[in-house]
Amino acid sequence: MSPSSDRRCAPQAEDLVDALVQTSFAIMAALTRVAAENDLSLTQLRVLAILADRRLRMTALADFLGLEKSTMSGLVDRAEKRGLMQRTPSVDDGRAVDAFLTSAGRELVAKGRADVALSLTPLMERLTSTEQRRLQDLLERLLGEPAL
Amino acid sequence: MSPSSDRRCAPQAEDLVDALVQTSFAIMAALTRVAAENDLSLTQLRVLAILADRRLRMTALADFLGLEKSTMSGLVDRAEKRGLMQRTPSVDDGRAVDAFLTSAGRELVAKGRADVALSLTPLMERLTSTEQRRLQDLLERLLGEPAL
DNA sequence: TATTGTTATACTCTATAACTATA
DNA sequence: TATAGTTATAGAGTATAACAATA
Repeated sequence: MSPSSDRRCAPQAEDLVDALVQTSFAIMAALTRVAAENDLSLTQLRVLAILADRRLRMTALADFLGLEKSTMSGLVDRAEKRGLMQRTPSVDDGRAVDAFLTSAGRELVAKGRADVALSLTPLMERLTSTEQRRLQDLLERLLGEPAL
Repeated sequence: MSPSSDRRCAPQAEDLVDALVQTSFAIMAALTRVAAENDLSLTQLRVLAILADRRLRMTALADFLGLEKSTMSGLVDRAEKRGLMQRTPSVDDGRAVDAFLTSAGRELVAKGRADVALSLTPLMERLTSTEQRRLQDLLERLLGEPAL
């Protein structure tokens, strides 16, 4: 169990895991705080962000978020009740339903995005512009090849 | 509303925000999956990880996680019921309660940490060793000065 | 009086299973 | 028969408020 015992992975890989995980928790805390300040849960803010520039079927939205379609029904129910989203039957498929933002929803997600950027600025300013670009590049490569 | 309209922040800062947020959601998804594979919620796994090498009072644990103490009571109740944690009255302060892991809890968190590292390895392998070190350094600086 | 923790309550998030309607 | 979505149900996570015990 000692840190110097043999491992499957190189030691510095473990430290990178820790850095990634701790950074992610810090980012999630910031997002959760911004969401709460706008009377949203983190999941609701995420739904609004995904729908900011497109309309999606319930199943596509659920897949995007990694949630069950029944979970999606509840999320959209509550957002619709608050006037942030709407549903319409799909014209292509009588079974399907498209979800999209109302103007109130679009306004809220725009404010949310701006608040998130403001909230993360103090963190990002710990790095120089060059380092910020380098970090962005490394993260994009970690996520997968950027939109080919 | 156009992407090229004037902003408070430099354009590339917005892209770094997106990269940080998207990376964080990807990491959280991996952590949530690992937790679920071990019959834990993400929060439970996090509690176990925090207590892996220390014992903390309920309030300290709640502060660590950014949760209310009443939320902490429920989380510890359920973990205790599963034999992963224990509570004992503090010797220093008759009002306080110390929380700590059982041996089953320590075993589970060790497996969880290993699973997380394995789960993130494919992502990290998209970068060279040098890049991994650079990324780790940048993230640690983003989080704040590393333990002085 | 202030602090530590628990309990009561309510709401959101989440999944599973059963169901309806359409393909 | 298979797919899209909703509803019913249950449990976890979360916060607020009220409470007991201790400092």
